[in-house]
Amino acid sequence: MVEGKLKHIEIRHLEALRAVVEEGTFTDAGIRLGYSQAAVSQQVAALEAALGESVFDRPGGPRPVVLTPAGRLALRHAQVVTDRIDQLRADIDALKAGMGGRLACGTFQSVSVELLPTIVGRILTETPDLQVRVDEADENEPLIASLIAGDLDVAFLAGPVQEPDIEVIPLGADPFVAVLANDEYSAELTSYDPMLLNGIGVIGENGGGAQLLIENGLRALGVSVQYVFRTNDNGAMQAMARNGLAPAIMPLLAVDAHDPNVRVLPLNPPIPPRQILIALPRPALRTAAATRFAQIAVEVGQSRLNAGGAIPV
Amino acid sequence: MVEGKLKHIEIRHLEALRAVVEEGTFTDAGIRLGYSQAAVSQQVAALEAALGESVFDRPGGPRPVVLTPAGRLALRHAQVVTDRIDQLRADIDALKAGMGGRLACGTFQSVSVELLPTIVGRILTETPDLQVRVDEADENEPLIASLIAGDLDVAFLAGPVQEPDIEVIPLGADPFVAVLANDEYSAELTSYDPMLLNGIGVIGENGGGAQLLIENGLRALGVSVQYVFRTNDNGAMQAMARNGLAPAIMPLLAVDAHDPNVRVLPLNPPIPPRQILIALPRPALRTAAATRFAQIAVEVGQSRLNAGGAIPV
DNA sequence: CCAAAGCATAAGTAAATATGATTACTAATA
DNA sequence: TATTAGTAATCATATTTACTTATGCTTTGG
Repeated sequence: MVEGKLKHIEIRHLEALRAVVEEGTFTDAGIRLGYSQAAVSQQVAALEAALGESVFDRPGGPRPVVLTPAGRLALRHAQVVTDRIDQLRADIDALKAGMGGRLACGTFQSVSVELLPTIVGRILTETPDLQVRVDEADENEPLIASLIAGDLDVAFLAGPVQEPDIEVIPLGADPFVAVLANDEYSAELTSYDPMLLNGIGVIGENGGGAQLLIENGLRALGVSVQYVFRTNDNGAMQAMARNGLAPAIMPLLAVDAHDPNVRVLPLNPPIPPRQILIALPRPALRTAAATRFAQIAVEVGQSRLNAGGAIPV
Repeated sequence: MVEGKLKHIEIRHLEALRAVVEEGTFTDAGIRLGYSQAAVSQQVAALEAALGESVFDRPGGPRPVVLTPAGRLALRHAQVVTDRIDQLRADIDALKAGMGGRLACGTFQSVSVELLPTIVGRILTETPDLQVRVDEADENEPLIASLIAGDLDVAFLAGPVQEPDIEVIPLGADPFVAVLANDEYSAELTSYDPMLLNGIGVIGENGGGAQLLIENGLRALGVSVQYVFRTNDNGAMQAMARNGLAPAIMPLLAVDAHDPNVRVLPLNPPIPPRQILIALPRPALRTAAATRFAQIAVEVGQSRLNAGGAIPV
């Protein structure tokens, strides 16, 4: 910690030092800074008191003041400090204008596959200087905590969420679908009855955020859930289904739709879908970029998600 | 120039920012800094007013305060600035202790050959961290001006010098000698009578600092000075003498005594020698290293120069 | 020896600051 | 629901700080 009188140094004092050096006299420095000569004299005296050393030798009379060795040291640091303060203001101005800066985004895997690249691509087109960082998590809780702590600027959540310290905006519903190997059997189907899972088992998540929703939804339909394989890696789940081990019940957004070897079927009767939310921190913590990100997310969500199934929070 | 309210930012304000971030609450930050909670609150408020942006989100109640985006920016710069101030104090302390730092030394050529390496070697042994810089000049005036302006910390001068704004210490006399080719003729001599120069001419300086002293000294003895060759390069003068072009009249310190092909002879009768001086700037501008340099210079001068001829200034 | 240039200092006033007490707000708890 | 504890903001006041003007001191140059 900076100690003693050094704490009372102000940017003005360092600027006075610079001004006197550059102008050559206290009087001219005062004119440049908008102070009286006496004020500059007192400011430099305050700086000297803080440092415990004179920064100028004042030969007296019309002879010019000269930096002491200590003054040369102080000048070097003063230039760095005043430059930093200038840069700080420039950064703040850029922040106010909404340009550049950081955007730390929290997600979970099924969002990362489909929605996120679209949204990030659009916001980077609008604001190329933005530094986008994406953090992935399996659960809502760490994302919410990071939003509150200011470590994230925006986050996707799986609803419903009840948390007063953040603002939560529903994007729409992400329905659960059945993923089957693309064979003669599945080719006949246009939807999948979850009751068929009884006896053959299912591929599912292992404690991930959607697991409970799926299990509860299936049980409500009378399905006795028997896991044949469990993983939290969406790619692995899909690979297992592709090889005919068993159907996988997954959120639609988590499915790689470009895989020709699987057949993706809606559930009929359906189970309650997962709600996709976008969350922002308290207004004071919001960046312009994060707000814009949320706007874009809502737009993209309306075109890609079943907004009809949204549950207001 | 830093403008507006930013000028009124103090180191304390930036430290308050850091302390609140690190301690988590205004109250604890106040305890750490030795202020009341209210003081920290006002200091942070002052910083926010200067920046025009809040740096903390205060959710209210027992919930922790959180840095805003603007606060994160400010924190980054605040760390740099407070670190710089710490470093400044460390530099000032080192200066007070006399360690390290800069030593800018002004010289002229004949000193550089012999005296300077000895002195620099000794002071670097004592203070290895010292950054020694040597500036050479032909005349006293620019050296004196640089001392007054603080551009030099110490300088050799050729006396006498009358200048109230610097302190001048005599080191001793540097006698003028005759440099002849080492041949059968010169081998017979143990001294050189300047009258012998009449008719054969002389090798001398071309407007250098010693030229006038030599000319006046020779003329006072009744020698009519006829230059055969003139240069300000001591090596070139000695080379010409070595080849027998004519004798060179040089300051003893400027002669390379290791040259076996020349013979260096005292003048008899002698001419008034040049006084070697060491000069320091006004006390406020003096570094510990410069003062020590002058001490060493006096010691070395006593062993290498004819101190008896010194003229007090 | 006087005028000019330059910085320091003193006095007065205005502004900023610290403190302690109080208020307001929130979360947790009874 | 009321209470308690923890937190920051606010208020009033005394103190400190900072700026301005005026004055004095020192040195240079005519």
